[in-house]
Amino acid sequence: MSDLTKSTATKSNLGNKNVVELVASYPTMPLTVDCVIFGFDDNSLKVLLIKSDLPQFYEKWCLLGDQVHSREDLDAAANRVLIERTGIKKVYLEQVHTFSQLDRHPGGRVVTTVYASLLNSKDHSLGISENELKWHPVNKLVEMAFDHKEILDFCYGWLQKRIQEHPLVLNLLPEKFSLRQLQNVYEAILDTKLDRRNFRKKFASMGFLIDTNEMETHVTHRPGKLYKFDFDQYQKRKKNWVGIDF
Amino acid sequence: MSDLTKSTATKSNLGNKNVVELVASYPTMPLTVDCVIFGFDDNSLKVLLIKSDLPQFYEKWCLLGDQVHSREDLDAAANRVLIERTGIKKVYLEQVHTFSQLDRHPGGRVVTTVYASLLNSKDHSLGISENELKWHPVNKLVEMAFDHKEILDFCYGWLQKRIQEHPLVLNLLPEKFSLRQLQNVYEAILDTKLDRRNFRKKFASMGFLIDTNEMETHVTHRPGKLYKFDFDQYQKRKKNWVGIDF
DNA sequence: GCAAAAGTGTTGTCCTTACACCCATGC
DNA sequence: GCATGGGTGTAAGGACAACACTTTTGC
Repeated sequence: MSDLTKSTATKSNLGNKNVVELVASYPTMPLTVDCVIFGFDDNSLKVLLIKSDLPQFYEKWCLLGDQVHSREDLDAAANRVLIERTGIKKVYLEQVHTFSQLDRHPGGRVVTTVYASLLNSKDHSLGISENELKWHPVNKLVEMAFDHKEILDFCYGWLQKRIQEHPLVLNLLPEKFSLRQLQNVYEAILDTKLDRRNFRKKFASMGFLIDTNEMETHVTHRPGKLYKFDFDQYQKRKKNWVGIDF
Repeated sequence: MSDLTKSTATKSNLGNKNVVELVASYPTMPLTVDCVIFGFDDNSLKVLLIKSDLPQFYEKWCLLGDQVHSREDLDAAANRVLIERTGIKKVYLEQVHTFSQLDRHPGGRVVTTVYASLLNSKDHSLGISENELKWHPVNKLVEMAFDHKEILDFCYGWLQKRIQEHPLVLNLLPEKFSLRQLQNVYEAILDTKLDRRNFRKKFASMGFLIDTNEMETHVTHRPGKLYKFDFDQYQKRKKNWVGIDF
């Protein structure tokens, strides 16, 4: 109860203090962002990593991250990291979670906010190749620097759920894509097989696919039709989700 | 491109520096947690707020929040806030999002991580009543201190989605509850009417309701059966969500 | 006996699943 | 011509939506 009393007293007396002083009295700590960049290539889900700078994590891989500057919000920091580290601009980034365990960084307390993104690894050649920036198969990583394995697992779970309610996956594909490609992405991310006919029916019935009247070329089998995704229609008609189900 | 070069240089030369120095070189900033405590009373959804301390927000309501201490992770901070401000212990708290706009606090830059919780307002009498701690109808708030209205709206959206895939709602009810109470909660949160027979069928078929063989008492109509929720069964059988739908 | 909510079942529609054959291309 | 994946339809089962009457209690 003494804690409570103390806290109450502190709070009540602050009313007249300058609000800048109040904020200045708060403890501060370093904040970073980490980006979990998912890509798709060779029919499997990849994640973009670099080798850690730190001797503590020699030869270990880690996420793309950096400090958050003092006049920069988290979204801006995440975008900056992506540009600085990969040369990739203007991709969809989504905040996933903030990790704050006290001992997660060997250099002291660092809180990190994690963003995830999906992008077509073929569209974006990696402009910058410091620290061996590389795509890694998501399922084969066993150890990483910091708590980045835990973060990656968290984001992978997030991604599996997210792609089922949002057409995120289209960021992994070129503008024009075949239904086979689309299905491959879902199968890779969800780590499951889907029935081809039902998958096609599902997407056809959603009405978000625009037939480009073009076909695949140079494939060693019957070429498939190429489609575009109708983002405008999607924006207009996206689902109002009501359905209790757990 | 000069930015990139600079950044690359900075990074590369840090390999041998002490990692503690590295972290010490990061800019630091104050971090807070804010708790969006949802409650249910009088058949409507409430949120727990206090009057702001700050003259800038005189007579405005705000969320329960506090600084994050330097040796405390975010979950601990959120729980502490709840105990200090309300006396309520050991409730389910879930991290929702981190807000970081530069100008969200008039006293300077403050980043805040927001947690949400649901609890039965009748179970927890508010032990501490500083700053007019009060339950407010969620839908009637127009203005709040800081960016707290925006945060509340975000959390309300989060909640509407979350209760459809997770039996969170049971935190709002006493251990034994009637199906009418359960339905009222869903209707209040989703802001919609549900068919009574279908609702009951749905829950009956999920198999998570335990009939207590008790009935409501002192009601002015035919008394309903009281049920408990079978959390063990739920843990064992909860859904592996696969179903693309957007 | 009246008000208020509990309790209960059926039908039609839609969505999901499972499943097999012919077709177009590269080699 | 053969290997590879493209393209297609149907039937059965399950989930969901719509809908009305009788029952039990307090007053």
